[in-house]
This record gives sequence, structure tokens and C-alpha cells, in this order.
Amino acid sequence: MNFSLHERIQCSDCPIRHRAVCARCDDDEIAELEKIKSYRSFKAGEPILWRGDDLTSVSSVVAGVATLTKSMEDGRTQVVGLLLPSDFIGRPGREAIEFDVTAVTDVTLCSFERAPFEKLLFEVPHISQRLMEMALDELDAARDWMLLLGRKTAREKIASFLQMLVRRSKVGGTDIPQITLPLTRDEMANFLGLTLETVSRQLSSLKKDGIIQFVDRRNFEVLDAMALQDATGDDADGGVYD
Amino acid sequence: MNFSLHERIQCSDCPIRHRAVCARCDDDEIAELEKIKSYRSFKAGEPILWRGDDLTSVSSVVAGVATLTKSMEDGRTQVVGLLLPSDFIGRPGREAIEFDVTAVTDVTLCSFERAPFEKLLFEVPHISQRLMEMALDELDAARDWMLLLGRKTAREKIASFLQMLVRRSKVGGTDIPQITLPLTRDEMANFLGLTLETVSRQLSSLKKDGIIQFVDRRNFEVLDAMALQDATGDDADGGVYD
DNA sequence: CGGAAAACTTGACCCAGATCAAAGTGACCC
DNA sequence: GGGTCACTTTGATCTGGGTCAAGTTTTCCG
Repeated sequence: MNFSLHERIQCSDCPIRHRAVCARCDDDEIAELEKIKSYRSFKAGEPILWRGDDLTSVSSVVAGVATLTKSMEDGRTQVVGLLLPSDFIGRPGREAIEFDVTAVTDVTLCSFERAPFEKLLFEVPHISQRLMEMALDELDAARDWMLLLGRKTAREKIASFLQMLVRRSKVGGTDIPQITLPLTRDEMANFLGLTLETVSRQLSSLKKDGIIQFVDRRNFEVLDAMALQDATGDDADGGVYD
Repeated sequence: MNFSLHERIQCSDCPIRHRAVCARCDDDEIAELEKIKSYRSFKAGEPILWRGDDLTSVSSVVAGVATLTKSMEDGRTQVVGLLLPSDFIGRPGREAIEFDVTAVTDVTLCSFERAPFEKLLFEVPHISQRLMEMALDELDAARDWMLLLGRKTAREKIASFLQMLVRRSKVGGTDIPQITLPLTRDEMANFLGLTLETVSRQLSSLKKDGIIQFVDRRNFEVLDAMALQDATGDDADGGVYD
């Protein structure tokens, strides 16, 4: 962990100021949060929290990507959430966490001690309202993911995942030509309820069909957005994980 | 819909008084809710809400069982939530609903118009706190279900489902000998990401192995609780959908 | 720069669960 | 009381994706 790099950042300069749990706060409220916040960094691959850990602090993801994973004793694992910048880790009223949180890229968190944060939660409705909204968004995303896990074919799962990345990477409605896969094939497999071999084969198949093109292993371009949408199995506006 | 049956019920006599969204409310707060509530009934099989419906009211399930389902154009469907008594339908800040809600048994709802309910939500922290807690519980349940859908075998899925019913049916820590399956084989299949034939075969297999026993098609007893737990694939205290 | 490990791709084979088909069971209703 | 319809069980077969096994490419580091 490396605190020093970040100690001076002001909330007003924060890249997630308007999307995170503090999005609705006014300047006075931000000042309160500013007092109790601290930054923490994790290198790619590092665990951020283990299942059963005491949840002594809660955090927003400022930069980087982390996963929430559940696993079974025999080693099967399922990614149950993808944390991107502005997403929140931890919850009021829970002492422990029931899944693992792992940094998949280098990650910077904006953390708050749980006790003072929960105190603020009582006093500042803008925070609790926003937290509620974020929890409900996550619930919607989880339900879309349940449809994917329970009913979609391997090809549809991969296409849905790529489509989600396309959506999330759009800036103000404009497509970004080149998109980065934030996960390895193995992590994608654990997200989609597949094996890494199947992920690899389906990516190759979408490439062979001229729907996507790889710049390198981690970066791709969508050649045929319509065909990608078709391959997801969703209707054109179907809400998938965003 | 049948209002007349219920018009006289007092909140103080309500079977879900201490588990629903009103659980933490004191007598004054309950009085406020009492003013704006109304009861609505649905027969088994009736739709309660369709995807895209205007969410003009929000409700608690008072009695009966309902499902939340998502579906694809070609007819594949996935149950993404099971609503049992005290569960809440609808959410603040959302105008439309993005899945179907269907009564699977006869259902009675305690409904509130959205506008006055949201007004109360602002004024009564006991309600918004409880709603937050319930949303986070649902999120946990959804994540457990994602592990089940993505990684468990058919037998593990069935065992996990039965185990969930056992847990939910316990009253104050005592086992209830006979448990009712609230869903048909087909509905179970849609919940577990299986086909109805596989559900039927796995139930037969658990029966053949002496783990459960059927009283009739809808009611069963657990003969070997330890073996059932083992069959779920979870570790003994692993939290699954409750 | 070279050697090893990590990440990825591709092929061959297999099996859990889907699909297709048929028969069994019960609840309801005229 | 028997016909119908919805639900369930069981059997036979098929197949998508898992498993096992090489190889290839990239990255990392001494």
C-alpha cells in the first residue's frame, strides 16, 4: 500500500467526484467527507479484502478495476461483480464481507473508516440516497447477469461481455474505436461461467466472423456493431450490466 | 383483484409487521403508512407487473409467493428473484420495472402509491434504512445465486434450492418436518438455469439416495440433512439465498 | 539478450445436461 | 365416473462446452 502518492488530492479534482457515493453532496458535505477520507493503492493481482475480513473501512474505487469473487471449496470460482471507477466497496450495517475483492489492475481506493462514515450516513441524506441508488443499480446488473449465467450460450455470453465493455467505454455517446479487455481469459471465464478455453474459442470465432478484430491480446475493435448486438441474444435496447 | 377481503386489516395484526419495509417503524410511523396503504390480491398464475410497466405503486408481499423473471425474445426465461412474504416490490427513484413479476400462488400485497411513499421515505429514516438493508440482502442473495448459476452442477443446484427452502421454513430455529415446493418443476428449472426434465431427474436421484422423501409432488421431507448439505457444494455455513 | 514463466490458442475427445419422445399421475369439471 | 388437461417421470439420443493435451506468443527478469 502506498499512501504518499495520493495524500494531497482534493475531492474537487477527483475523477469520480460526480459518479461516486459523494455525487450528490454539496461543498459542505464534501468537506466533511474530505476530513475522514484516505487513499490506498493496490498493485494488480493483490487481494483487497478476503471473505470473512472485518470490514473496518468502506471505499470508492478511484482508478483501476477490481473483481468480487465467490468460490467453492474445490476451487471453482465465480466473479459476481466487476468494480470500475466510482463503484463502492462495503456496506453500512455489515461487519464482514462474504466474498473476495481482488485488484485486477493497479487500483486506487478512496477509503473511509466505517464508524465515522456511518455517522455521516445518518446525518447526510445525500450520501445515503446515493448509496441506495447505487445498490439498486448493482442489483439490476446482478439480475441481468443471472439471465446471462443461467440461459445464454457461450457465444452470447462473450458477445454480451464485449457489448458491456463497449457501452461502459462510450464517452458522451461517441464510440471509442479501440477497447481494452480489463480481464485475462481466465478471469473472463470466471465472470461468464465458462472455461478459459471456451472463452478463447469464442473470441476466435467472433474474429473469424468479422465481428471484432484484435489489435493485440488485450485490445480489440468492433467491426460490425450490429452483428455484435445480435450475438448477445438481447433485444436491441436490452439492459445488460451497465 | 379483490380489495374487499382485506380492507379492515390493521398493521398491528399484520403477519409481516416485523420483517417488512415497516419493520423498524414505531407506532406513529405505522399510522402514517396505514393511511396510504391498500391491499391487492392476485390469483396463482396472474401477472402482477410486466416489464416496462409504469411503477405507479410499490408493495410488500403479505402472503403468497411471486417470481421476478427476465426473458429473451426466443422464449428462454430465467427467474431472477423469489418474492416471499415480507419481500418488497418496486424501488424508489425508478419509474419502470425491467422484469416481469408473476404470482405463483395466490398473493396478497400491501401497496402504496409511489408518490406519497417516496415522500414518507424522505421523512422517515426508519423506512429508508430498512429498505436499504433489504436491498443489500437481496444483492447478497443475487450473488449467491450467480455462483449457483455459473458454477454448480445440476445436483448441487437442486440441493441448494431445497436447502434454501429448509432455511426459510425454519421457525425460530426448529425444523419443520414437511416442506412445500412453492414452484412447479418448470418454474424450478427456470430458477436454477436447468430444464424441467433435469429437475425431475435430480429430485428422483436425491430420493433414490435416501436424502429426501416425497409426501406428494409438492411436499417433501428431509431424511438426511447432512447429506443434503453436502450435496449443495457449499461449506457448512455457506450463505445461500436467505 | 536469452530463458522461463505466464497467458493464450487450437485440437481431440468426452460427458453432463439438453432435447426429443412417450407414458404415468392426479386434479378438476361436466 | 370418466374425459381432459396440466404436470411429472422416465427413457433414448444428441451436443455444447468441459477436459486433457500440445503448442505458440508474450512478458518478465536476471
